[in-house]
Amino acid sequence: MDEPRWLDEREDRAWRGYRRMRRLLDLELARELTQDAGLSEPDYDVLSDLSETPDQRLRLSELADRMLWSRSRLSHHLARMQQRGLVSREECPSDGRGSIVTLTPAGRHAIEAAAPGHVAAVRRHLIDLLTADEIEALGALTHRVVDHLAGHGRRRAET
Amino acid sequence: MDEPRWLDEREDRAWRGYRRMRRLLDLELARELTQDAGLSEPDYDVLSDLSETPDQRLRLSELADRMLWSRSRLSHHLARMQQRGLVSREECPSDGRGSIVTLTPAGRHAIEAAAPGHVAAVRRHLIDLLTADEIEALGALTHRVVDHLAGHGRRRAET
DNA sequence: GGCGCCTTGGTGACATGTCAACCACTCGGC
DNA sequence: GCCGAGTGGTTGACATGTCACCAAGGCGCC
Repeated sequence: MDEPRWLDEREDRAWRGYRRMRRLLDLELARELTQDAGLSEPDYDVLSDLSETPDQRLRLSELADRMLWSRSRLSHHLARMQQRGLVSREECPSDGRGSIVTLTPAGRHAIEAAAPGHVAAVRRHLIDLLTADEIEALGALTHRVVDHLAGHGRRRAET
Repeated sequence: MDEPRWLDEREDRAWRGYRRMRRLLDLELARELTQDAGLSEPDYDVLSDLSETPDQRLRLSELADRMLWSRSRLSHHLARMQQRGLVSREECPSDGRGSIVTLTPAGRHAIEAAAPGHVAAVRRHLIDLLTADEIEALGALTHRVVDHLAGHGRRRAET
């Protein structure tokens, strides 16, 4: 292998900054979320995705794909959330193998109570610190990377 | 509480893009790293931080602070890495409580073998997809957020 | 010197995520 | 109809991370 192209100073600054931000932002958002709403970030994501769908109900595999979670992870996590009364499972009428997650009233209440504070935290610690141009750039760049990786994953799966 | 300021379309796009990129990038980098070098990302980070210090040796608390890890996590993780012969612990001569992690020859070899491929992956899936302006913007924005959060954490710790 | 009090690192119990194996069901070809 | 391949979801064993607590050593003060 040739001498690798190491990151130059600016690239390194961006890469390290990204990783550090990632970690700190995650810690802080998770901390506020559990403190204010008694939810973990994964909990919030599940409830949020569910509450955004027309019927507050989704096939497990559909939800897993949206969240980029393994089916196994989702199954385990839903079991815990079901235990706490946030979601419930139903049989899928059109496919005997499948099941459907739905938001319980308690789950709906939990996400509605948590959302304003969480969005405010996202603003306070990220969005409101950026200029309009930076928000635009961040949107563009992340979507480009996501498309690249999604295509990459698809190609890898096909072989 | 007043009606919260929800994210507008551009902000939402940036926020969702960021989270999706985060997840996909992480999965892909971790996948390649274990496949090519038999290391997890945390392993790589530990080895990388160690190899960057003058003596390849650090106090545990110093390393934990740099990595933004809890001491407990670091302690557990080092136990596993020590098991595999990648690092070793020594007593700290100047402080009887402390201990010092050092890179073993095997650890040094592992990081040197892994680094070129990992950097190449970071380029392929992120850096090389961005324009110079975007790299600059990403560096600026992440560092601003990191400073904000670091200050925030410090203030919270002081009360 | 001796006494609280802080810091350092380690430990065990527990929460969470991953991986591989499994069962129940669907679907397409015959 | 039914057989074999594939899919959806669950499960258990294990890896990893978190949290609360502990033991030992330093540090300042009297």
